[in-house]
Amino acid sequence: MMDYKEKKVMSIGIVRELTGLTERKIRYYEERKLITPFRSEKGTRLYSFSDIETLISISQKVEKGAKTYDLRQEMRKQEAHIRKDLIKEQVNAHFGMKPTIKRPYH
Amino acid sequence: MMDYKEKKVMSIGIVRELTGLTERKIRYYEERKLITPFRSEKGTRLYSFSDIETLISISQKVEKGAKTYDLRQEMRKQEAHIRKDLIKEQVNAHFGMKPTIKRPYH
DNA sequence: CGTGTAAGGAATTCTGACACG
DNA sequence: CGTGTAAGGAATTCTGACACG
Repeated sequence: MMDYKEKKVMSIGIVRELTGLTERKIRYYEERKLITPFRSEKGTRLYSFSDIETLISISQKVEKGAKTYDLRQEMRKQEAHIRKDLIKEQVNAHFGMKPTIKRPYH
Repeated sequence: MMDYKEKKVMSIGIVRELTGLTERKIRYYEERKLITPFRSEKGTRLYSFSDIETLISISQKVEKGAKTYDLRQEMRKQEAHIRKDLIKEQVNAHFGMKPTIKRPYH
Protein backbone atom coordinates (compact mmCIF):
# COMPACT_ATOMS: atom_id res chain seq x y z
CA MET A 1 0.00 0.00 0.00
CA MET A 2 2.39 2.72 -1.20
CA ASP A 3 2.88 5.56 -3.67
CA TYR A 4 0.06 7.63 -2.26
CA LYS A 5 0.65 10.47 -4.67
CA GLU A 6 -0.13 8.45 -7.79
CA LYS A 7 -2.94 6.27 -6.48
CA LYS A 8 -6.32 7.12 -8.05
CA VAL A 9 -8.72 7.28 -5.14
CA MET A 10 -10.62 10.58 -5.12
CA SER A 11 -14.00 11.17 -6.67
CA ILE A 12 -14.68 14.38 -8.55
CA GLY A 13 -16.37 16.14 -5.65
CA ILE A 14 -13.27 16.20 -3.48
CA VAL A 15 -11.19 17.18 -6.49
CA ARG A 16 -13.51 20.13 -6.97
CA GLU A 17 -12.86 21.21 -3.39
CA LEU A 18 -9.12 20.65 -3.48
CA THR A 19 -8.59 22.49 -6.76
CA GLY A 20 -11.36 25.06 -6.62
CA LEU A 21 -12.32 24.17 -10.19
CA THR A 22 -15.81 23.36 -11.43
CA GLU A 23 -16.64 19.79 -12.40
CA ARG A 24 -17.16 21.06 -15.91
CA LYS A 25 -13.59 22.23 -16.14
CA ILE A 26 -12.20 19.08 -14.58
CA ARG A 27 -14.04 16.93 -17.10
CA TYR A 28 -13.12 19.21 -19.97
CA TYR A 29 -9.39 18.98 -19.24
CA GLU A 30 -9.81 15.24 -19.34
CA GLU A 31 -11.55 15.51 -22.72
CA ARG A 32 -8.52 17.47 -23.89
CA LYS A 33 -6.31 14.61 -22.62
CA LEU A 34 -4.54 16.69 -20.02
CA ILE A 35 -5.43 14.25 -17.25
CA THR A 36 -6.56 10.63 -17.23
CA PRO A 37 -8.59 9.67 -14.17
CA PHE A 38 -9.15 6.00 -13.50
CA ARG A 39 -12.69 4.67 -13.91
CA SER A 40 -14.28 2.52 -11.22
CA GLU A 41 -16.38 -0.47 -12.25
CA LYS A 42 -19.52 1.61 -12.29
CA GLY A 43 -17.90 4.42 -14.22
CA THR A 44 -17.12 7.06 -11.63
CA ARG A 45 -13.89 8.94 -12.12
CA LEU A 46 -11.07 8.48 -9.62
CA TYR A 47 -8.18 10.94 -9.31
CA SER A 48 -4.77 10.97 -7.62
CA PHE A 49 -2.99 13.72 -5.70
CA SER A 50 -0.77 13.97 -8.73
CA ASP A 51 -3.85 14.71 -10.85
CA ILE A 52 -4.80 17.47 -8.41
CA GLU A 53 -1.45 19.14 -8.89
CA THR A 54 -1.67 18.80 -12.64
CA LEU A 55 -5.15 20.32 -12.65
CA ILE A 56 -4.05 23.33 -10.63
CA SER A 57 -1.11 23.86 -12.94
CA ILE A 58 -3.31 23.54 -16.03
CA SER A 59 -5.94 25.97 -14.82
CA GLN A 60 -3.32 28.57 -13.98
CA LYS A 61 -1.90 28.34 -17.46
CA VAL A 62 -5.32 28.47 -19.10
CA GLU A 63 -6.15 31.58 -17.09
CA LYS A 64 -3.00 33.15 -18.48
CA GLY A 65 -4.24 32.46 -21.99
CA ALA A 66 -2.66 29.10 -22.80
CA LYS A 67 -4.51 26.78 -25.19
CA THR A 68 -5.29 23.28 -23.99
CA TYR A 69 -3.94 21.92 -27.25
CA ASP A 70 -0.56 23.53 -26.65
CA LEU A 71 -0.49 22.31 -23.07
CA ARG A 72 -1.10 18.84 -24.41
CA GLN A 73 1.84 19.14 -26.80
CA GLU A 74 4.07 20.31 -23.96
CA MET A 75 3.10 17.31 -21.91
CA ARG A 76 3.81 14.94 -24.79
CA LYS A 77 7.30 16.34 -25.10
CA GLN A 78 7.96 15.97 -21.41
CA GLU A 79 6.79 12.37 -21.49
CA ALA A 80 9.05 11.65 -24.45
CA HIS A 81 12.03 12.99 -22.52
CA ILE A 82 11.20 10.87 -19.53
CA ARG A 83 10.94 7.81 -21.74
CA LYS A 84 14.28 8.58 -23.32
CA ASP A 85 15.91 8.82 -19.92
CA LEU A 86 14.40 5.52 -18.90
CA ILE A 87 15.73 3.82 -22.02
CA LYS A 88 19.17 5.30 -21.42
CA GLU A 89 19.09 3.95 -17.89
CA GLN A 90 18.05 0.54 -19.10
CA VAL A 91 20.85 0.43 -21.63
CA ASN A 92 23.35 1.46 -19.00
CA ALA A 93 22.05 -1.17 -16.62
CA HIS A 94 22.21 -3.84 -19.27
CA PHE A 95 25.73 -3.14 -20.51
CA GLY A 96 27.12 -1.89 -17.24
CA MET A 97 28.65 1.17 -18.87
CA LYS A 98 30.10 4.23 -17.20
CA PRO A 99 27.63 5.99 -14.88
CA THR A 100 26.30 9.40 -15.88
CA ILE A 101 27.71 10.98 -12.74
CA LYS A 102 31.17 10.01 -11.60
CA ARG A 103 31.71 9.79 -7.91
CA PRO A 104 35.26 9.82 -6.53
CA TYR A 105 36.17 7.17 -3.98
CA HIS A 106 37.01 8.62 -0.62
CA MET B 1 -0.51 20.50 -1.00
CA MET B 2 1.43 17.90 1.01
CA ASP B 3 1.19 15.07 3.52
CA TYR B 4 -0.80 12.83 1.20
CA LYS B 5 -0.92 10.01 3.70
CA GLU B 6 -2.92 11.92 6.29
CA LYS B 7 -5.21 13.92 4.01
CA LYS B 8 -8.85 12.83 4.27
CA VAL B 9 -10.01 12.52 0.70
CA MET B 10 -11.53 9.10 0.03
CA SER B 11 -15.20 8.25 0.24
CA ILE B 12 -16.28 4.99 1.79
CA GLY B 13 -16.67 3.13 -1.50
CA ILE B 14 -13.00 3.33 -2.40
CA VAL B 15 -12.09 2.45 1.17
CA ARG B 16 -14.20 -0.67 0.81
CA GLU B 17 -12.24 -1.65 -2.27
CA LEU B 18 -8.84 -0.81 -0.82
CA THR B 19 -9.40 -2.65 2.44
CA GLY B 20 -11.74 -5.42 1.34
CA LEU B 21 -14.00 -4.63 4.31
CA THR B 22 -17.74 -4.10 4.17
CA GLU B 23 -19.12 -0.61 4.72
CA ARG B 24 -20.80 -1.95 7.82
CA LYS B 25 -17.47 -2.89 9.37
CA ILE B 26 -15.85 0.38 8.37
CA ARG B 27 -18.62 2.37 10.01
CA TYR B 28 -18.65 0.12 13.05
CA TYR B 29 -14.93 0.63 13.72
CA GLU B 30 -15.64 4.32 13.61
CA GLU B 31 -18.45 3.88 16.12
CA ARG B 32 -15.92 2.14 18.37
CA LYS B 33 -13.62 5.15 17.94
CA LEU B 34 -10.86 3.25 16.18
CA ILE B 35 -10.87 5.66 13.25
CA THR B 36 -12.16 9.19 12.77
CA PRO B 37 -13.01 10.04 9.18
CA PHE B 38 -13.55 13.66 8.30
CA ARG B 39 -17.06 14.72 7.36
CA SER B 40 -17.72 16.79 4.26
CA GLU B 41 -20.26 19.60 4.42
CA LYS B 42 -23.02 17.31 3.31
CA GLY B 43 -22.05 14.62 5.75
CA THR B 44 -20.18 12.07 3.66
CA ARG B 45 -17.23 10.41 5.34
CA LEU B 46 -13.73 11.09 4.03
CA TYR B 47 -10.77 8.85 4.82
CA SER B 48 -6.98 9.08 4.48
CA PHE B 49 -4.43 6.49 3.38
CA SER B 50 -3.47 6.35 7.01
CA ASP B 51 -7.04 5.38 7.89
CA ILE B 52 -6.85 2.59 5.30
CA GLU B 53 -3.79 1.15 7.00
CA THR B 54 -5.38 1.42 10.40
CA LEU B 55 -8.51 -0.33 9.17
CA ILE B 56 -6.54 -3.23 7.73
CA SER B 57 -4.62 -3.59 10.96
CA ILE B 58 -7.81 -3.47 13.04
CA SER B 59 -9.63 -6.05 10.99
CA GLN B 60 -6.70 -8.45 11.19
CA LYS B 61 -6.68 -8.16 14.95
CA VAL B 62 -10.44 -8.55 15.23
CA GLU B 63 -10.25 -11.69 13.11
CA LYS B 64 -7.73 -13.04 15.56
CA GLY B 65 -10.21 -12.49 18.38
CA ALA B 66 -9.27 -9.03 19.64
CA LYS B 67 -12.03 -6.87 21.16
CA THR B 68 -12.57 -3.44 19.72
CA TYR B 69 -12.59 -2.01 23.23
CA ASP B 70 -9.11 -3.37 23.93
CA LEU B 71 -7.84 -2.11 20.60
CA ARG B 72 -9.14 1.30 21.58
CA GLN B 73 -7.26 1.17 24.88
CA GLU B 74 -4.07 0.19 23.07
CA MET B 75 -4.43 3.14 20.76
CA ARG B 76 -4.99 5.51 23.66
CA LYS B 77 -1.74 4.36 25.25
CA GLN B 78 0.19 4.84 22.05
CA GLU B 79 -1.17 8.32 21.64
CA ALA B 80 -0.17 9.18 25.18
CA HIS B 81 3.39 8.07 24.50
CA ILE B 82 3.58 10.13 21.38
CA ARG B 83 2.35 13.16 23.29
CA LYS B 84 4.96 12.61 25.99
CA ASP B 85 7.72 12.49 23.38
CA LEU B 86 6.49 15.70 21.86
CA ILE B 87 6.54 17.47 25.21
CA LYS B 88 10.06 16.23 25.87
CA GLU B 89 11.16 17.62 22.53
CA GLN B 90 9.54 20.95 23.23
CA VAL B 91 11.27 21.22 26.60
CA ASN B 92 14.61 20.42 25.02
CA ALA B 93 14.03 22.95 22.29
CA HIS B 94 13.05 25.61 24.82
CA PHE B 95 15.99 25.19 27.18
CA GLY B 96 18.51 24.19 24.52
CA MET B 97 19.78 21.28 26.59
CA LYS B 98 22.11 18.51 25.51
CA PRO B 99 20.89 16.64 22.45
CA THR B 100 19.74 13.04 22.83
CA ILE B 101 22.32 11.82 20.34
CA LYS B 102 25.83 13.26 20.39
CA ARG B 103 27.53 13.68 17.06
CA PRO B 104 31.32 14.10 16.92
CA TYR B 105 32.70 16.92 14.81
CA HIS B 106 34.72 15.71 11.87
C1' DC C 1 -12.37 27.32 -27.54
C1' DG C 2 -13.53 27.05 -22.89
C1' DT C 3 -17.19 26.93 -19.87
C1' DG C 4 -22.08 27.28 -17.84
C1' DT C 5 -26.37 25.07 -17.26
C1' DA C 6 -30.72 22.23 -17.18
C1' DA C 7 -32.15 17.16 -17.71
C1' DG C 8 -32.83 12.55 -16.40
C1' DG C 9 -31.03 8.44 -14.85
C1' DA C 10 -27.98 5.51 -12.26
C1' DA C 11 -25.05 4.69 -8.39
C1' DT C 12 -23.51 6.29 -3.61
C1' DT C 13 -23.88 7.30 1.04
C1' DC C 14 -26.36 8.12 5.30
C1' DT C 15 -29.07 6.91 9.50
C1' DG C 16 -31.72 4.05 12.60
C1' DA C 17 -33.40 -0.37 13.29
C1' DC C 18 -34.17 -5.36 13.53
C1' DA C 19 -31.71 -9.79 13.61
C1' DC C 20 -28.53 -13.30 15.50
C1' DG C 21 -26.23 -14.82 19.49
C1' DC D 1 -20.12 -8.00 20.52
C1' DG D 2 -19.53 -7.75 15.74
C1' DT D 3 -21.85 -7.86 11.58
C1' DG D 4 -25.63 -8.56 7.93
C1' DT D 5 -29.54 -6.63 5.79
C1' DA D 6 -33.77 -4.11 4.07
C1' DA D 7 -35.65 0.84 3.99
C1' DG D 8 -36.13 5.40 2.47
C1' DG D 9 -34.18 9.67 1.63
C1' DA D 10 -30.62 12.83 0.30
C1' DA D 11 -26.54 13.90 -2.26
C1' DT D 12 -23.27 12.49 -6.13
C1' DT D 13 -21.87 11.50 -10.59
C1' DC D 14 -22.53 10.57 -15.43
C1' DT D 15 -23.61 11.64 -20.36
C1' DG D 16 -25.14 14.36 -24.27
C1' DA D 17 -26.76 18.65 -25.57
C1' DC D 18 -27.74 23.60 -26.14
C1' DA D 19 -25.73 28.17 -25.40
C1' DC D 20 -22.37 31.94 -26.01
C1' DG D 21 -18.89 33.70 -28.88
